[in-house]
Amino acid sequence: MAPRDEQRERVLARLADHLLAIGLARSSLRDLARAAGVSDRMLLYYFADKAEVLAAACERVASGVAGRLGEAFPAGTRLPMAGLLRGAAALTTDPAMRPFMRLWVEIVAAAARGEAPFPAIARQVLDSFLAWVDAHLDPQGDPDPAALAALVVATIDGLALVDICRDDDLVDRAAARLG
Amino acid sequence: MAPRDEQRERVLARLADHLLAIGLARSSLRDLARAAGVSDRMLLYYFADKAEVLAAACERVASGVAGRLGEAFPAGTRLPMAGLLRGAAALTTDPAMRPFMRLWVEIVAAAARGEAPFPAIARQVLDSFLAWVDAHLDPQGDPDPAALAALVVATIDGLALVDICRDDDLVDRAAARLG
DNA sequence: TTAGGTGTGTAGCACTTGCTACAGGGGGTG
DNA sequence: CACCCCCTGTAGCAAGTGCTACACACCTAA
Repeated sequence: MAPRDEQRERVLARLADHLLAIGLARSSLRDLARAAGVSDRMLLYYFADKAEVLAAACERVASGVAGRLGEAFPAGTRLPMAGLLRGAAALTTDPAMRPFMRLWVEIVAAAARGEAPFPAIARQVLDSFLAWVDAHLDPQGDPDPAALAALVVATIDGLALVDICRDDDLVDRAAARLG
Repeated sequence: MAPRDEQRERVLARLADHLLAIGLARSSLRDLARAAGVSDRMLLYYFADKAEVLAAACERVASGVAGRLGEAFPAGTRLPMAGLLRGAAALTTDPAMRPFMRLWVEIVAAAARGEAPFPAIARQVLDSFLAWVDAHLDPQGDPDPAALAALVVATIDGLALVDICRDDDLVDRAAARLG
């Protein structure tokens, strides 16, 4: 790997942490550069522009989460919808996942207003969620497993959204009613 | 009403339309002023600062949507969860509601990073949703109707979130599997 | 008539934003 | 040695940000 790419990799790990902690909107190029331990001038040497920085960092965050999801649920086993919902809800309402869910909502919000490159990023992250659910969901004869998976993902994301607005235990009680 | 408050009212209606069309992040004070047909100097005469402008405009948007929800479902009738989910999903995936759902996600994203005054706004809008669902939901003996309502709201919001990321009919197919 | 409060336009300040021009260090190759 | 290209720091630009100082017209009350 070229040294430039090595530095990109090193920087990306730090950027991912920073995005999870701070979020998209509060991250200027100078902030990102400071978090990555380089100058803003250098960030724009490793990446073409700010959009590419954010895209790469978001991708990095998403692949980290995908990896954690993969570990949490053993491959090959399939659950019916109710069970998968409960399991996934337990994962995503875990405090450790909260920074990611916040970032995820922010990505979707940016995608909603068409701000490049977020529509593509949001689509990609969502599809990776859908694929994960699809691989662990026993559709039990449903003729449209993809739609069923979408419903699971929507429910999980919706719980995360409500969780952002309320700091009491309402979401936990709602999750207990799944299935 | 003082003339200053009259002007505030006139301006708010235009600001609400602008927010629905453009969104929060792309709205600078000068943009908002232009949309309202006044100077930025005057906006800060009617309102204390930008946060108050946005708070008032968001509140206006939300009360408009609350009104539409109230019209769509007759007061006094209660549906079991499955039926209410289907009805609410039909409402919120309606193209006419899409601008609001996008703005809603943006509000939650701002709330997620703690940016005043959005945590309070998000909480307030969510609670009005919860109250609406609570008033139309037949809990059928569930010991925690509020949690059930939260699950309904979460599912609806989650579908809207997925809808932002995909432009195909996946969400419609998922909504068809509700209940 | 004068004093004072109300409403409004002009101009601009201090700051942040993404991005770039320029110069120079440092190491490999002829 | 000389050359050149990869890397990196300094400085700064043009645009946009929220917000404010100031002046001025207008109306009302003493």
